[in-house]
Amino acid sequence: MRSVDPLEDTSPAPDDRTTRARIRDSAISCFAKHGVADTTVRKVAAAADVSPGSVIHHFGSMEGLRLACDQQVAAAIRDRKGEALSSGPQLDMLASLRSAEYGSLAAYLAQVLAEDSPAVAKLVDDLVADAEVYLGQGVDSGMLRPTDDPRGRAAIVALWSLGALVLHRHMDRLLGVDLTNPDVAADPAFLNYLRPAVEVMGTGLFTDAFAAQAKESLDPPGETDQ
Amino acid sequence: MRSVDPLEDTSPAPDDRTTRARIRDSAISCFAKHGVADTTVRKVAAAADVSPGSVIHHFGSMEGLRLACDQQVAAAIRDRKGEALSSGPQLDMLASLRSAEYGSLAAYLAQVLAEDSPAVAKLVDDLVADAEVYLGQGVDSGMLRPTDDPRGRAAIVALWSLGALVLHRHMDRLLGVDLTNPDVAADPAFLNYLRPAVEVMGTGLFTDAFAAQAKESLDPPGETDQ
DNA sequence: TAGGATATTGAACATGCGTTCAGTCGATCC
DNA sequence: GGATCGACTGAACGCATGTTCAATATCCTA
Repeated sequence: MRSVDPLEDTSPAPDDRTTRARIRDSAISCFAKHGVADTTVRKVAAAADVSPGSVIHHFGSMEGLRLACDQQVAAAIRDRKGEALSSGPQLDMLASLRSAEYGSLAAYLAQVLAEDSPAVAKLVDDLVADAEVYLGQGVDSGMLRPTDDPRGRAAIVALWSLGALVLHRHMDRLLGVDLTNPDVAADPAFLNYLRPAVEVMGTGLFTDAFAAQAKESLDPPGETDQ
Repeated sequence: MRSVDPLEDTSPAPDDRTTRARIRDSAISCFAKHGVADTTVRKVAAAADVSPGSVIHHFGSMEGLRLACDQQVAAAIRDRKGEALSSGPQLDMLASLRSAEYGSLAAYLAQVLAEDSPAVAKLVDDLVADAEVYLGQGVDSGMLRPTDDPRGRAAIVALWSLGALVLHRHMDRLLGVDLTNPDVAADPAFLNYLRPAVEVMGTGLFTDAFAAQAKESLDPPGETDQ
């Protein structure tokens, strides 16, 4: 496995990837940097040092290239799934997406998560399913509170975190935290995000009285056996 | 004020908006429906029943049109600010964005919130500032817990909610809740979102012991006067 | 080594985009 | 009535896009 973003690799080691892999990895970086709409076949070709025709030859179309990138990113995340599951709940819920293999992984996700794409939909579904498992492990180990709705909770927590990633520009501007930066965990400013997030995750936002009132308004007594 | 989305207005009442306003409102609906990249001047012109040249005549460029739409949406939200501030904290944090004026408002935001646009940045900054105020009111009224970092908390809560809106497709697929639907509050499935959200906001996710441990790992004793 | 298969190229194509522009029309003013 | 202005049109323009394609290069196998 390469330890830096392929596009930023300046080492003299020969590139042992196939042209196809090189193109695909360059495309991931381009999509991450320019966004989906502004990434053209010519930009990808230039980044991979091939011709536009070669890009189309390998992937059939830009659409095919996008699909291949989605699938590659999903595979990279899947490869780290065991690691996430074995490390249990973390304060930084996006940690497992800061892959050492693709420095652009988080930035790529930030660009594609809101796209209407079956591959991305599957990726998110898998991430939520994984979250449900490791949140369950957290309950078993006494770190997390039990819930009547493990799946709903996992979906909410995962989509909040992923949504924050998609809105990384605003997070950066407001709290000085760049969630697409693979090394954000080493940035002291990261605490600006972690502290309030952990506060909400730790004690909630509502007072006990208001929380009880809110819960009752959603599930009035006598209707608890739905 | 019109009470339905302009594009969906089938009443025979004469349209008293200027052509400029009609075009702008049609554009908001187009951006909401097709996204920013796939909304062309010809689509907007067709929706507004004018020529493409007329669109450009009024707004100078597609970029000018986008800016006008951002500003109009921001104004519509600003108009509802007093209402949000006077109603205090709500279980549904996106309620103030379900404008009766624009059925497409939430869907428009879902499309543009991740765009790199100064107008959108300002809009989000304003929303966070508003959130800080009404969360503060919630603390004063005893509904919400006090915090050492009102601004950080407001940013997190707002960006989580807005992020969930941006990822509305996944939310819909996973929990059957369409957050861009202006009438989602009347949909029984909305509880699928509210229950886990209120649970996390109510009691948090972490157990008391883990929350204390987590807080201490972020702010070790002896370093509390930062 | 020859031949077939595959990879790659750079030019060209077809299409659609945002924008420009000359002309028309209606309203207003002198 | 004529001049001016603003609104609007539809055709055309200049440009960029994704894709196609014929020619060439490279690789692999018998």
